[in-house]
This record gives sequence, structure tokens and C-alpha cells, in this order.
Amino acid sequence: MKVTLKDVAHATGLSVTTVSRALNGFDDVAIDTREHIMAKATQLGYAPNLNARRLKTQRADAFGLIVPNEDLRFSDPFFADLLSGVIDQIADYGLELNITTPTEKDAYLELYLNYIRSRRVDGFILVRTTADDPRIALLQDHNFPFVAFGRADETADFSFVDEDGTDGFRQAVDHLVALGHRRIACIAEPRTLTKSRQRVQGYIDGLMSNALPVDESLIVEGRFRQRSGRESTEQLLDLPNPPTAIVAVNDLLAIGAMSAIQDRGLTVGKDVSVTGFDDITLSNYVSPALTTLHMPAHDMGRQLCQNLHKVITSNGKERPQTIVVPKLIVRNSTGPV
Amino acid sequence: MKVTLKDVAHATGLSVTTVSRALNGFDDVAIDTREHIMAKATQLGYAPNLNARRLKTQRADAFGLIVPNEDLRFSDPFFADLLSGVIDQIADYGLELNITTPTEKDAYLELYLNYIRSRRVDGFILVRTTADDPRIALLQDHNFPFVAFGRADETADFSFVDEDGTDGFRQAVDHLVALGHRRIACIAEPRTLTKSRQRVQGYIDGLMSNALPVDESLIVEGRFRQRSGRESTEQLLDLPNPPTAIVAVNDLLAIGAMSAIQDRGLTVGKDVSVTGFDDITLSNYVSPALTTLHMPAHDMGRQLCQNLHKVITSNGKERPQTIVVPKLIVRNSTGPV
DNA sequence: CATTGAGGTCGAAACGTTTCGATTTTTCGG
DNA sequence: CCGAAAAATCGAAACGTTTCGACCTCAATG
Repeated sequence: MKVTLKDVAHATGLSVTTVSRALNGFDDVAIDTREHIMAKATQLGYAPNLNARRLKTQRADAFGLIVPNEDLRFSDPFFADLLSGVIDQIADYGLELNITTPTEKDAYLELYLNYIRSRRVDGFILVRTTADDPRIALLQDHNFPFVAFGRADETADFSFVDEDGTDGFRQAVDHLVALGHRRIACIAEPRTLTKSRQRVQGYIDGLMSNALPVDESLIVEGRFRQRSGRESTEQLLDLPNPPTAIVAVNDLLAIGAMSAIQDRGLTVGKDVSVTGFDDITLSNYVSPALTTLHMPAHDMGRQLCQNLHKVITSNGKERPQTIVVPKLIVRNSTGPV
Repeated sequence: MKVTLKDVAHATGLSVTTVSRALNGFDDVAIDTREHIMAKATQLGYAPNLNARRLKTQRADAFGLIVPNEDLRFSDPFFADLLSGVIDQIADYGLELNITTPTEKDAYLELYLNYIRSRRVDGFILVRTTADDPRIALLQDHNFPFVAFGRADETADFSFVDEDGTDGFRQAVDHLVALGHRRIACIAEPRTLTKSRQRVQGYIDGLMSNALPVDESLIVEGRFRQRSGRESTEQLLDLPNPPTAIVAVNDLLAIGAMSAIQDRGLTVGKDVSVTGFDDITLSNYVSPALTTLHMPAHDMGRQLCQNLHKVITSNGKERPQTIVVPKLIVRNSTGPV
């Protein structure tokens, strides 16, 4: 049933060595022997047994992606698009993507350790990096290739793909200030997440550069996605002096905020302006369409792979760092006061 | 650096065989030898080289998932949740998930063939099944384990997880008719997709069982997601005698429809009622909240794995088939005429 | 005391590649 | 037409497991 190198060797009357070298494109095989071998191989339906190859070459030809199970994960469309880019690029490289998640009993870090030791992957793609991420320390200790989605801090000397969230939020605040807004609130995720922290920083920078006061009561942090967006907004609208604009750290929070505003009979873009972050497909299809910061999620996914690939092929000498600056897309959820 | 069985054998003064059997829980090693070996193994940080094991055992301990690249894929939140369930269950089994996608030059089927031959996975999870799906024929030909998400037809004798979309859409139509609607339109995806076909069938059944005429001009098919929802709806509202209700084959289409309705200054749930399908998280957070059919996406993902697992462990003798009946969730996007 | 059998342990082969070094064949200048 | 260099091919070892059958030890049995 299964066709091996030996079978092809028999069928062609050549040695296993020669067949192997021919199929792998070495130049010390005569041109017509190569062709003969190739023809026979496809005729027999030969495909190399990857486990044997991996054992011998000590490479897995695979990247690993361990998704945290503590949060909503894929329910974030941005992450979904990012993943889609990762998969496309990996397929282009002819590699595999190995996705897993810690089970309850697994210690998180143990799982990484096990993956390293059992040689299942050549490198990791790290998502949802936090400040002082222990995974990064672990991987660096073991000198194991990886690329992070998001910096842990500003002095990172490893490869990553990140966004300039701070710049993005400054753009959003500038846009709202230009429209005449003075009381601008911010809906954030927990600040342990690098991503959220950077964006909030941009919010604060934006206010300050426009000479506006920073009012801590206008910054609310929620754990969940749409739900938080709605609840946080209700909380903000209940303030004695409610904001006229809300910047949310991602589109889902923004959409939750919009629904809370509309449920009170207010009009988004008129009574209260709202901005998001990520520019997920949906943000163009809610009503009113959402003003947001565009991030090329799919491309960033590809970039992650490219960077990791470079780290591995350069044997750790290169550690490419990519920073993407978001672009403000003005739609109808923001308007003059 | 890397620790092998031989290292553990040396460290304990035992043979490789014994160490292997001890770590794999065979009962022919003395209880204290086993403990000694286990202790030493963890002390040294031993983890089996999976590539060697796989070569020897001829099992990959991995499932494969090849996502089509021709459509939007992950931008469907339902699919994202499904995938999340798949990953959780696979992790519980201690297996791997191998995700890939055809590159442009790859013939779609060739990729499956290559995966089978190179022994990278023990079975496939098939998504986006179509009527007369060639992948199913291929896998059956090769006697290779798989589970399909969606039946190809009604006489399937392979393992699958599917929904009763027909029943679901009947529920939606009944609900709308009870509210007094008589002109009900349907926004579908291409009918080559089993999923869409079943749902449209439910729409037709529902009309007929309520003694309503089936008007072909009220059934529109679009290729894309939110965009199609919007465009199809505009087309419907332009009809000389427009519908008072729209059933969409998924939530994203429904949300697109809602935005088209609202853009014309009409009120969803009052002037035009809208229903969706899937009950993605978001549908509860748009305004008005969407009436839809709930599908347990995450659980269905787990079920896919469980079924595939059963197919493999039973050596193809068992081929579990699972059908999930959706549940109507009434929210505010539907109301009396 | 000799025999049996169970309980432990082990050596060696095999899984299907890749690759080093050696060997055979061809080419070609002198 | 010789001999050396270049081209083409090959044998065998190795990667790290699992597993079959053999082996050894020792207690129990007749």
C-alpha cells in the first residue's frame, strides 16, 4: 500500500541513495536518471514519510501556536484574520502549523517545555503577550526560536510584530477634538495586556497634547468583549457629567458601546461619538458604520511567519521587528458635538 | 542537550527497553524500578521524541484540518467558535491539530492525497462540505478516516456533525407568520453549499406548511457575507411589493441586511423584521438585538473530534452521526407587521 | 532436588529517511 | 590508448523510538 523510497529504488533499479538525492534536487544525479526517477515516483504515488524525514533531519518543519484558553480567543475577529494570515504564509513556505491549547491540568509553561523537548515544532508564535511574559523568558533560556505578537516592553531584543497603538489612539483623540469634543472617555481591557496598555497611553497622550485634563473616572476597564462595551458605556452615561465621545480599545467593545447608547434612545455620531480599533470587517456593516483604526490583520499574520522564518533560517542571528502604524478610517459613528 | 531514552537508561543503569516500557506504563516492570525510572526521567527533563515514536508506531497522533482558501474563512465567527471547540477537544485527547490551506498552485485534492501519503495525520476534519464533495469520495477510496462538518447528502454512510437547518428555518418562518407576516424574503448563500441549501429548503417548507406562496423573486443568493446581506436587501426593498420580513441564512448576512434597512430610515423589527442563523455572540450586541437560531458552535467542534476519534479507534467500524437541532432565540429584530 | 513458571529485564531489529565516504563509471587531455 | 579528474552511483550508519522473543532469577510445586 504505502510507497517508500525503497520501492521507488526497486522499480527503477537504482539505489535508495540516488533516488533520495534525485527527489531532493541534488545536482550529482544525471539528468535523465533524475527524470526517470521522478516519473516513476509520481507514477507509484510516492510521498516521503515525514516522520522519518523529521527524525533524521532533526527539523519539524512546523511552527507552533499555543492559544491561551483563559479568554475568548477566536471570538475576536481580529485574531481570526491574523490566524488566517499565519496559515496562508505557512502554507506558502510548505510548513505545518500546529495549534494547541493547555488543558486544565497542564501548567501553561510546561506545555511549551514539552513541545520544545519533544521536538514537534521549530519555533513558536506567541500571542497575547503580557508585560514580563514568562514564556519569553523560558524560550530565551532555551534558546528556542519564536516571534511575539506584541512587544513585552520597549527594550525587547527578540523578534516581534506589533502595532503602534499609542499613535493610533492619539489619532482618534485628535480626530474627536477636532470635531469639538472635550469630554472623551476610554473603554479599555485589563492593562496587563500590552496591547491595551499602549492604546490607553495614546489616549492619555492625545488628551495632554490637546491640553485636556485626564479624568480617571472616564477610563473604564472591563474583562470581556461586547458585554464589557455595553456595561462600561452604561456606567459612563450614568455619570453626572457624561462624556460626548468614547474611544474603545477594539471594535467589539465599540459595537457594544454603540448598542448601549442606542438602547437609551440616543444617536451614535450625534449625541455620542464612538471610535473602535482594528477595523474588523463588521465595523463597516453596523449602523452607523464605525469610525475606527485600520489594522492589516491578515498581513500581520503573514509577517509573523516571515519573521519567525527568518529567525530560524538565520539561526537566531536575525531578529526582525515589525511595527505597524494604524490608519484612521472615518465613518459615521463620529460627528461634531 | 537533548535527553533520549538512552540517556535515561544510562543514568539508571537499566536497558532502553525497560525504560521505555516503564514510561509507557507496561505492567512487566517492577514497581520500584518504575518509580526510579520515572524520577530520573523527570529529573533529566526527558520527553519522548515524537518523530521517532511516530515513525515506529505508524501513527501521527494528529488530526488534519484543511481550510479552503477560496472564501472568507475565519471571518465567519461561527467557524471561529467551531474551531475553538475542535482545539479544546483535541488538547483533551492529547493529540495535535494540523491546520493548513492549499496554496495557489496546489490542487485541492492533491493536498489531501499528499497528507495521506506522507502520514502526517490520522484523520481529517472536513469543513464546508458541498453536494457531491470530491474529498469524501477520495477519502473513502483510500479508506482514510474522516468526519465531515455537514452531510453531503441524506444517504451519507460516513461520520458527520450537522445541523437540522431545515427545521431551524421552519421555526423562523413559523415565528414570522405568527407575527402576521405574509411576504417573507430569504437571503441565501450559493446553494452548492449543503448548509445553505438545507436552510432554504426549510424556508420553502415553512411557507408551504403555512399555505403561503413561494415567490422566487424573494429568494436572493449572494456570494459574500455582510456585503451580500446589504446588497441583497437593497435589491429586495426596491421590489414593487417589498417583503415585510427577511430570513437570512446566517447572522452576518442578517446584520448586513439590518444596516441596509436602517440606512433607508426604516426601523428593524417594526417596518421590516429580520432573522439570522447561528447566534454568534455579536448578534446579542447589535441594535436591535437579532432574533436568530442558536447553534452550539463550540460543542459542535468538540463533537467533530469525538466522532473522528471514534472512527479511528474503532478502525472504521463505527461512524457516528450527530445532528443538532437549532433553537429559536427571539430578540428585538422581529415584531408584528 | 529437579522442574516449572512467573516476574523482570534485556538485545536486537525495524520504522523510512538523509548523508558521509567510498566506489564505479565516464570523460577527456596528452 | 593511458591515466587522472570529474561525474554518477552506491552501501551503510544513524536519527530515537517500540516491540518481539529470549534470557535470567527465584520461588513454588511435586
